[in-house]
Amino acid sequence: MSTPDILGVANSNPKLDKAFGKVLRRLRLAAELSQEELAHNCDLHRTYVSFLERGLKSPSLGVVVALAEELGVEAWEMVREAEAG
Amino acid sequence: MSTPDILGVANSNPKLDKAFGKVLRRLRLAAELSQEELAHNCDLHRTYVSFLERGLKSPSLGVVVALAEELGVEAWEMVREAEAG
DNA sequence: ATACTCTGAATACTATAGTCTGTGGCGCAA
DNA sequence: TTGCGCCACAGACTATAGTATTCAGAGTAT
Repeated sequence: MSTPDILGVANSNPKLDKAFGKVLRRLRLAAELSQEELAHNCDLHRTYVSFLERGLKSPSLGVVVALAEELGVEAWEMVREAEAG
Repeated sequence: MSTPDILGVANSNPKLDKAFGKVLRRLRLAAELSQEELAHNCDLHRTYVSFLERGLKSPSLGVVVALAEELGVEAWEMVREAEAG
């Protein structure tokens, strides 16, 4: 009894992260911003939005909201599109 | 040149986290689940959903999706409600 | 050629998300 | 009273989000 549950954090979701990355890149290009500009306007770092667009990191809720605001969309729209694939 | 940008991570958002916590608790109670049950079903830990409901931690995208799935709603709905306050 | 802008990518680092274990309080039912 | 389910909370831990720096390649220009 008591499922051993050997592992630590079991919550990566690469497919979701890649999908989010695609959405992010599309919206950023539509807004005609460079990664650097977007990052700076959101108090994020240049290389981090590169990571996000490539699906190598998973944004937390506050980051999604900050990005959405800067891109002129609602955060929940980005989430919905990422979920949709 | 080269904005010093003295700070480390500048992306906490306590209001958002508290709002998300309220949404989470409401949905969990509506689904008649205990924190323990919800956590287990999402591969999260007991104490962590307690943190989330109290707004003391900020979920990442994968966690939002996992919780939403278990609660029978869409992740983007949770985000929208959290943003709305 | 030379310089410039944007980005991918690697490494190392710091801050925080998320775990694990345990304590103690509250309500409720035997 | 005792026990049990549910939860707040704390402290120490591990995994990962997010920063900072650097190098290199493609595109565009001068």
